[in-house]
Amino acid sequence: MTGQHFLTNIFKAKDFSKEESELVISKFRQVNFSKNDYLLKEGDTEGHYWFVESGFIRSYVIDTLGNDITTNFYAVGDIVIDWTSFFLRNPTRENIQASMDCKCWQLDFDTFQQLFHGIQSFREQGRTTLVNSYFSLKKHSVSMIADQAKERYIRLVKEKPHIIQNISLKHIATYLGITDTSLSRIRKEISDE
Amino acid sequence: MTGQHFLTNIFKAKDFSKEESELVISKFRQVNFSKNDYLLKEGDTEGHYWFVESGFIRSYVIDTLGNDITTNFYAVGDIVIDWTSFFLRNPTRENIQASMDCKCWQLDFDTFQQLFHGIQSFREQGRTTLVNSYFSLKKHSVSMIADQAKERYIRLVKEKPHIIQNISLKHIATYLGITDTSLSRIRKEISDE
DNA sequence: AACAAAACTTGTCATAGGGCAAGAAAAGCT
DNA sequence: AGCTTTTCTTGCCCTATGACAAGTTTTGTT
Repeated sequence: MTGQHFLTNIFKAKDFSKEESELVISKFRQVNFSKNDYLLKEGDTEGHYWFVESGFIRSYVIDTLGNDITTNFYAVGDIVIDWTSFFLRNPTRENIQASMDCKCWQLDFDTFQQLFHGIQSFREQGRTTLVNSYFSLKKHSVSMIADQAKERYIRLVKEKPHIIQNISLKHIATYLGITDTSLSRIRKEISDE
Repeated sequence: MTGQHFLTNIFKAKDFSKEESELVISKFRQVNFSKNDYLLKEGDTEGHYWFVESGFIRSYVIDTLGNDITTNFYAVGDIVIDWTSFFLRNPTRENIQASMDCKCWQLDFDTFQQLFHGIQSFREQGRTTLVNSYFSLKKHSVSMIADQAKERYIRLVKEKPHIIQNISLKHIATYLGITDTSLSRIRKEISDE
């Protein structure tokens, strides 16, 4: 199984002709990251994005008090991108870091632009992917207001169990908007039930 | 000053040729909403979006406990759109309601698609607009975790003072992730300072 | 194995914000 | 103007979560 095979799962025959799919895939370059490597650091302007073939990745921001707040997790098949920095050509506020060794497929901005303007199915998919990210973020954001921390944790465990395996309690906690101490107590409560 | 003049502020000479701009603008239809009219209701699939020429609009979702939670505000010059419902052709969870009488310019999905695939500057702008929405949402979401309610309120007042004029305390409170009672107390604290 | 470092748990106490209810003030209606 | 409804404020008490610190367990390193 070559790397090319992996990307055919992303640019599927359902949406892309064989020629389109091959053209798109030929533009990607394989990049490997070791545990704790940064794909992107605060202050950089993002010039690439990646699809994750294997591994696990976390993004975070540093808030005004210097706290590390997890903003997202990326697993196999996910696109890893700072939408804002990539498209607006801005320095980012995010840090994106490999939580374990990762194999990724990288595309740069200029090539993205060519494909985006040249291939209708590519831009339809790009738009859909962005809208899906928007949707996840909104769900998370509303959940932050509407739900108790315990519910948020239970849902996370149910919906993304691989996170619990790969990420430290502290980083999961900030994603849920609570401290590691509270999350530890929530876990205990659940196991006591 | 005709309505067309308003949209020339959106599709500017900077990014659009005269022909492109005129073509795009010609596809919009003026629609007026009265106070409390719904532009979109939970369960609908969004077939349009709008630009606000005058008025003020609020969007909200109903959470699992039946609480109304404000998700966004839209003012003059803003685009009013449920990105997810519009692009994924899904029934929405959002309600979008005029907070006062509004004059808007409407574009439907099929026309949008034609322009998006036909005009490069239109799709660049569309993408940028979506990315900007994503950025705002992310900022709001991180602020929810990192900042105290009082700070969030103070920043809202500073950055979007027109909201305070147009929206009831209760609806501002849910946007900030607190109850109307708490917001009332925060206001008092601030005025006591 | 032995040590160091990181991750996690637990205790004590503090606090931001919630729930509920009663008034006060403002806005809408006839 | 007078009445009704909605919005906003305030009081009382409560709960979820935070802050800090001391342990404990796990993981990583030599």
